[in-house]
Amino acid sequence: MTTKSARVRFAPSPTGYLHVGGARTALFDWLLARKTGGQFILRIEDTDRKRYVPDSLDDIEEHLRWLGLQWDEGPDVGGPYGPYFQSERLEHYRRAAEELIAKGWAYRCYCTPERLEQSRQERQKRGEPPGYDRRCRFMSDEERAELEAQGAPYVVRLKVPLEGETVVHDLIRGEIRFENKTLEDVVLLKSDGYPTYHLAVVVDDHLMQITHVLRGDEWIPSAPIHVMLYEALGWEQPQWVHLPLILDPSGKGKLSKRKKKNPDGTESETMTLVREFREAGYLPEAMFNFIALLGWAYSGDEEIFTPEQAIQKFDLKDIKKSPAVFSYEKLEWMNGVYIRKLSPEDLAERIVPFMQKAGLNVTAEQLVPLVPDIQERIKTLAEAPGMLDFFFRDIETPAPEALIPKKMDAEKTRHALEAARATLANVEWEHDAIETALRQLAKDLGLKAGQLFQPIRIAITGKRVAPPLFTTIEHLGRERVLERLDRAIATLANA
RNA sequence: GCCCCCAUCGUCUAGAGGACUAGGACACCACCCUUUCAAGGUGGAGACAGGGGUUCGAAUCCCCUUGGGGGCACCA
Repeated sequence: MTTKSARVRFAPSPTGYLHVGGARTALFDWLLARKTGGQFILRIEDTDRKRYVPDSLDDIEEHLRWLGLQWDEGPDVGGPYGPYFQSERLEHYRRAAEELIAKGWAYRCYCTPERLEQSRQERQKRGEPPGYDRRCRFMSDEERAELEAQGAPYVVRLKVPLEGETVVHDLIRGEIRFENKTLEDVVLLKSDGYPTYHLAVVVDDHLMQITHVLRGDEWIPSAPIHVMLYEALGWEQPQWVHLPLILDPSGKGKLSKRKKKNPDGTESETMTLVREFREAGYLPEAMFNFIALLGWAYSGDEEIFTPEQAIQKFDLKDIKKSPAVFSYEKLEWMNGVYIRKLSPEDLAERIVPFMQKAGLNVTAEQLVPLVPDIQERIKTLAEAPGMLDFFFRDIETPAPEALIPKKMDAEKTRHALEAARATLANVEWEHDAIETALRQLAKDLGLKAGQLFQPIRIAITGKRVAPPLFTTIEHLGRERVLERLDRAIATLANA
């Protein structure tokens, strides 16, 4: 199914930051190109001057690269089919529009936005479909000549046949049929001379020799328009591949930025931008793996894979038809899997920025010995500072209640900590020696391990939940351990 | 309203007419391990939306119903 080399493009518009839906499309494009030895092209669809967001292009490029999706042609890298910004290709669209008019496949429409809006409302009131009423399509020659002579502003609209049907051959859905009478005379060229998506995408995909158009399912309704344009212009169609939608975790509706109610009644925003996942401490390799599984699977039981393995296995026929719910829980699990795979050095380096953001000025070298203890405890990099902060800044002396374990009182706890302090003051400062000494101490005191260890843990880390005790003691160093124990003992004495 | 798409555990999926007592993963529950929390191990609960066909035989093919979703801009 995917043997010949494919030329595919990811064509975002610079109106917002890269979101997971776009990333998924780009990822599939990239996989197909790599799989077939073809090209992955980045094309910027900047034809809406009103919605332009200046730094969105940087964000899109940065995060495509973050995911490892380098393009072969496009901004920065150039290529033989440029320019890759649609705003620099207006001449192509204008020419295509002229050709369509000449062939009787399009016409100039002089209707003002106001009239369109008014007509829309009237039709709605009458219970008719809300589309354009085709006034200018059936305008008299005299009227048309007059408006033309006046130099009235116009748009170019497609002259959709009033009868018959148009068939879209979708690679994963088969034939999709549309009755032409249900289709609209869409705008092809806006009055400012810029093309709409419909015209631009067809012209550029043809000129850039795109072989496969991968895009979201939400484009299916306009696919017949594009098919018509290919036919009208006498061009060969690309393969149409409409990807299943990505649904919100609720399963209702497209994944999009919106407020979500938490079980506890608070509201939080759904994460949808790739940059947000990055900032939340997700690894690019985990994101790649997870996003690849959004609407694609090659096997029922292999779901952790490298980009190379994905390329090897990728086949358009394995793309699902049904929409996929975005599961944050599964992503989190998968991120944990990838975190556990990292070497301590690698993990340490990736954690550094998160430590700094938390106000902890540390180096990767300092982190390396500490990282193995939290590696299987964190699911995102952003959780690291909360587990390691006590190594790098002083802690508040815990409250007495926090220090006292179940079935013990302040007095007993204090005695235990004093004994521990005495033991730790003299023990050889090495993990196994510390463990042996403290275990023996618990036995001597007639305490269960937890009854001794938990107060020590809280005294030296300030946390109820912390990394394993003996390595923590070792890495914290004798001086700080004794000092923190002293403070805890003092607090208990005053309780 | 009109057009279009989709339908296996809560979620992602395996399944391409007989190998299905419907397999795996996340999440969930229990137990084990254990200094907390994790990680890991073992086990458990949990699905073919409904109805008609086709066929010796249907989760798999066809039709209808239902349900869910998407689209109807001088936005992409």
